Amino acid sequence: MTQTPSAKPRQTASKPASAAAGARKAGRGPAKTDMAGIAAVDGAADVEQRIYQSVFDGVLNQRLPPGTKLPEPALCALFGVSRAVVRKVLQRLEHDRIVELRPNRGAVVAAPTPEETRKIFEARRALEAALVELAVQRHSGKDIEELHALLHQEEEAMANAYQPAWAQTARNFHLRVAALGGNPILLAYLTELISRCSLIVALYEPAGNAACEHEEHCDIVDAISKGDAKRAVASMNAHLVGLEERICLERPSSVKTLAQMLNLA
Amino acid sequence: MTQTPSAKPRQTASKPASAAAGARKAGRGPAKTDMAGIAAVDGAADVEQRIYQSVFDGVLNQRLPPGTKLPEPALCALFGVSRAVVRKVLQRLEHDRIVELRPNRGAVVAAPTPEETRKIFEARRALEAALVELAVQRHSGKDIEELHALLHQEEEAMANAYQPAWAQTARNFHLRVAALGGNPILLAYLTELISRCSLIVALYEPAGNAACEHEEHCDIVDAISKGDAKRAVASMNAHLVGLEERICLERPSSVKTLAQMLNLA
DNA sequence: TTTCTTCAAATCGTCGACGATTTCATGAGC
DNA sequence: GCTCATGAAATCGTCGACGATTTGAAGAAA
Repeated sequence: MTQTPSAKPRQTASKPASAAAGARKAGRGPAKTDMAGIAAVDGAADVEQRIYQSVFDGVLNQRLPPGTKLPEPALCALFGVSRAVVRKVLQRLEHDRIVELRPNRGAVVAAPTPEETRKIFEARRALEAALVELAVQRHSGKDIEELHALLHQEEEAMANAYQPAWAQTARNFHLRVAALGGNPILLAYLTELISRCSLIVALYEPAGNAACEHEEHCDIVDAISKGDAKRAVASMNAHLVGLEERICLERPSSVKTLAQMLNLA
Repeated sequence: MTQTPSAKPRQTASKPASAAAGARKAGRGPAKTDMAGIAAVDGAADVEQRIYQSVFDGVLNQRLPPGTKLPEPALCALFGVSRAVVRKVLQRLEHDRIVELRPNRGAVVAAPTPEETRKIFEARRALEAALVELAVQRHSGKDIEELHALLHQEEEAMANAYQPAWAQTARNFHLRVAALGGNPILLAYLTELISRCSLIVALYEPAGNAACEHEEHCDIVDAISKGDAKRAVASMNAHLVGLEERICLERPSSVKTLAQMLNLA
């Protein structure tokens, strides 16, 4: 459903391991942790990636609000693997700041503070500015065509008005622009930050005023295609500042925060 | 000896686990992997951190050239822990790009290619430029004093002419400047990149013309203290470009590369 | 009723072991 | 002499189990 934040070439062979894979019993027992709807797909693909993606998507889609506990035994049962595998995935999720690993107390879905949110956006602006500047230098004509195709895709997603799908295309756009910069390291860092931003945006559900975001995207592409580095950077910056402001305004109230408080012990 | 690249609060209690800690027998057996001198210190501190630091220092000090195999059983024996612990540390080292983890084929010390090296420096320039700009905005008088203290420390290290110590102070300087930017996320990314740069610099042993580096550091501090963002960024950029050029020039020959080729199968 | 103590259930950290894959040396064949 | 098949040793991936810590609730005392 969503792209892979930190893909890794694994080939974990041996063992059938497809025993209690698609478990997910409807009436969950005495366990307090509400993790319904995690094990969505059960293809024959890589198990680790499937666990990672399931948690990631769960957080993104609000099924796993911040503070939700992710006990190792429960994940083991859901995916039919041993704790060693689950533990590895949790460590990866922790590194990407999607869950928090408290020693001897288990893993919970991360809950970014307002202060953290501000720093994340500040870092993202710095990285995207640097990458856009590189993109202006290095882009080719074919790249611009591909960006236009993406913008067209955005328009279609906008018409459908299904928020998650739109958010996905927007994320794609930013990543594609960043890729033009031609620096895999900066791109990896930005991928991480965009994931965290998506998580935050999902939390504060911005009710999607996608129209103006789309126009800003168009403006950025225009500046890049004309080789105007200064305008491209300024446009990107304004775009990101706007995104952050829209979130911060929605922050104080919102029923979601209450929902989390009911959810965490 | 060196600072901690990615510190984590762990408290791994239980079990004495201080059995064969300070092993390191002199005459190494039939094993081909040369890992002499890894387990340097054996304090009662955190075991994971000790393993991480030992490998890190070993790579930095050329005792572990790129391509050196790091078999899990060997590390287990050296530090007196089980493979679960070693495996966790290796995963962390892989994420920080210090070792490469090939599935079913073990871990080896990472060998950055020239292309990677270029990208690392490019990313570092971007991050340090952004952070210096923030530092100019946010620094206080006390910060400048501390930087001056660091510069004085550099002069002393320069007099002693012991390369590793000097490199350590230089790394400290960059990190302190970056810390003034007040963004923990960008700081963490930069810390990672500076570690990787240090590894590369160690490989190509730049014979330390520390004098001019020191003067460039002074110039950067001067620009920051005067609130001149443009000059601070330009100075930092020039400094980093100089550092990279000095390395690239030394790259082609150097006896070290031959040594690695003998080491790897 | 409230608060503190005590205890059992849940969960985590670490360990040793088994099967699978890779690697390396030995020896046959050309 | 060189190349390729064969087998054993080394190493990795995964699993289940044990002890330690935390958690949450039941019960006693104020």
